[in-house]
Amino acid sequence: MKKTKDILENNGINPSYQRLIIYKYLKENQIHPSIDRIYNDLKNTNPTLSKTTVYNTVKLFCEKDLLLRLHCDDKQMRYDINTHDHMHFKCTKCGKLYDINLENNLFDYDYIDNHKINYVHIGLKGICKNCLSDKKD
Amino acid sequence: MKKTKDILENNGINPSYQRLIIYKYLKENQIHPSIDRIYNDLKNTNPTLSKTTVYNTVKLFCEKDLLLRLHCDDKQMRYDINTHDHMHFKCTKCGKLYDINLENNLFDYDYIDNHKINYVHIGLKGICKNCLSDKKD
DNA sequence: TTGCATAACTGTAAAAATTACAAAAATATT
DNA sequence: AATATTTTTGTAATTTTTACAGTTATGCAA
Repeated sequence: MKKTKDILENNGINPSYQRLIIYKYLKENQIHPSIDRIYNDLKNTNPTLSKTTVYNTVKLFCEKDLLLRLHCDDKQMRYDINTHDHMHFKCTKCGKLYDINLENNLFDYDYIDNHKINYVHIGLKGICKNCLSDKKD
Repeated sequence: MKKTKDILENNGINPSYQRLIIYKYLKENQIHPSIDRIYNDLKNTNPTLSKTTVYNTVKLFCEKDLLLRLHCDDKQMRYDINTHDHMHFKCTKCGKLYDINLENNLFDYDYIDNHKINYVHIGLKGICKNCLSDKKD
């Protein structure tokens, strides 16, 4: 288990107290949280934390490729610390967001139409298994 | 060539003047425009058009599946009238958004992990061919 | 045609998310 | 210890989107 401090330092990030607790929160709560969610969950134990710091820190993590920006269909941006290849499934009924593993390398193109491909995101939408089993309508 | 009026009516939309010009604009300008772009381009010829009407109309088209909401990495939502299966490629250098055709049916799963799949979006990022050929740095 | 009911449009105001910024606090350096 | 640099904080400003209420347009019956 790598130390959070080392992870940040290896990625060129000065491991301040706020950066450490935010990174740890993201690792321990892989729920694709929004800024607001991160802020509200952390301010209980860290009353002096500022929402601007959360914005700044999350932006920094994204720039260093430690964190991924996730567009749900919500208004708020959400963030994903899971760095393994995976897809996202959003239930259009209950709104829950699921991680789906990418077994086979569906996408290992280096180039498509002469564009260099660096990153692929696959987003799925539909009705999740829980909503399907609720045969209430 | 189908008449815009018929397309709207066939989808249960009352073809008002504003809805017609907005639909025609989207068909003739497949540039994934934002609300702002649509509004600004149309208000030249339609000075009384309200931005709220653009919001309302675009929302209606999306609900009727005539139009797709597209999350770029910009702040503004963008909209896509191209209803054929295709992917999107965003150049992280110049910011341009390209349509990429989906030749093979990469994704024809009905269910994954017992979730019913209704819609798939594949988003690619990288450096586009134009930026690649600009060997200026 | 006239009057009435419904639908659509408009513009302003409000809400929500994000960014800018400057002062304060913490940390590092000389 | 004094100074310089980095980080954090809180407020204000900006931006996008939504709510809403009044106005205008449209459809329909008498």
